[in-house]
Amino acid sequence: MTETKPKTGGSSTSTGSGGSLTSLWERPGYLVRRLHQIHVAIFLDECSDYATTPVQYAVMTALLNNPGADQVTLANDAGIDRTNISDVLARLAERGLVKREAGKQDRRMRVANLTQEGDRIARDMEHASLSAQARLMAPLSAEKRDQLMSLMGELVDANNEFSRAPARKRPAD
Amino acid sequence: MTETKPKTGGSSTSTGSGGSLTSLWERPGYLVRRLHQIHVAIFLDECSDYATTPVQYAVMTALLNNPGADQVTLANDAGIDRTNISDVLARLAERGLVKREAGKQDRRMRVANLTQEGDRIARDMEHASLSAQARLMAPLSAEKRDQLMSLMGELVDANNEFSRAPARKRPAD
DNA sequence: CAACAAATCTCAGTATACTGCGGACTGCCC
DNA sequence: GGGCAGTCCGCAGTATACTGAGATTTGTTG
Repeated sequence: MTETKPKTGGSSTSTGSGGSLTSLWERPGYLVRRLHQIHVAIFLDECSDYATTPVQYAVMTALLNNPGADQVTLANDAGIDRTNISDVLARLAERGLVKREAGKQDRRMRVANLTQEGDRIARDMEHASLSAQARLMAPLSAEKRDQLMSLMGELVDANNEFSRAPARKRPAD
Repeated sequence: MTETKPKTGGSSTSTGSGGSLTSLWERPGYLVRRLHQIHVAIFLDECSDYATTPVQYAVMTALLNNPGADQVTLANDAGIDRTNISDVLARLAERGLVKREAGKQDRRMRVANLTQEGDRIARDMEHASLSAQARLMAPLSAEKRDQLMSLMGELVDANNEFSRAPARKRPAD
């Protein structure tokens, strides 16, 4: 089992001038995509009691830290697209975890707040979220975990503006 | 500009026992999600001439290395969900980059091949793909890039089975 | 041959993520 | 006070990613 399938055994020379190009495992984008898939899978598993996705949890914790925020602010805080935040909040509202109302000063805005249940669930989920993090990083030593977090943080920080959801910059601590 | 918004300034104490929990920037899952967003944005930008997504490109290179593969094999090679590979191939086929036909021995299968144009585009895209990789990793020194690739590879390898698309293991070389 | 299990693929439904467009509202300038 | 640019939000459409159910084909077994 797990036999590593010798794909470069004899079938490779394929179509044209040597089929291979770079292996997927040497492409950062591939590793990032796979890591994201794995993270989501582990998170959903650990948080299955709450039927809540990583993005929904991110929005709920953003609301814990910034209640009554409008959607643009929430999108920046959580690193989520401006259109998508609207969908996410709608789903959370449908489940009774979030309340949305028109802004009092500026009626273009719709400000959001956690309901009592949303607040409770957001706090309850913390340990499940920590378990998911621990499971994701478990294969690495403590030292390597720190290295990885630092490298990813550096990269996200520096490339922030390339995505449509440029997330508020890392707090300066 | 980019004023780092002191969100923990005075508005925090929010609802219950201190609003903050862990900062998003300390959560590996958040960084992985953001890194994925950024990677996709950069890739789409660099490859805008080809109107081709990272996943579509991954499938095309998998087909370069393994022409005539069935969908399960392709899904494993490219680390893509079994349902999703079907959609991706359909879109590629619609654009005339891929041909699908029923398997000759086993008619449950649908084997895929790049068309001549698909082959050409897949090869043409290599340098754009390399530019995207370079841009994504540019903020890091060469040494840090190697570290990051190694750490991500280790993590994906070890956690492979947690996602629904467990990707063929890293080739042993 | 008929029944059954397994493999491959498809379809319906949901969630994230983005583009592009338009509507509603605000604040500013003339 | 009337336009006008800019902001906030929503809708339509597309792509990835997954769950769960079902259809088709294959191979095995009674």
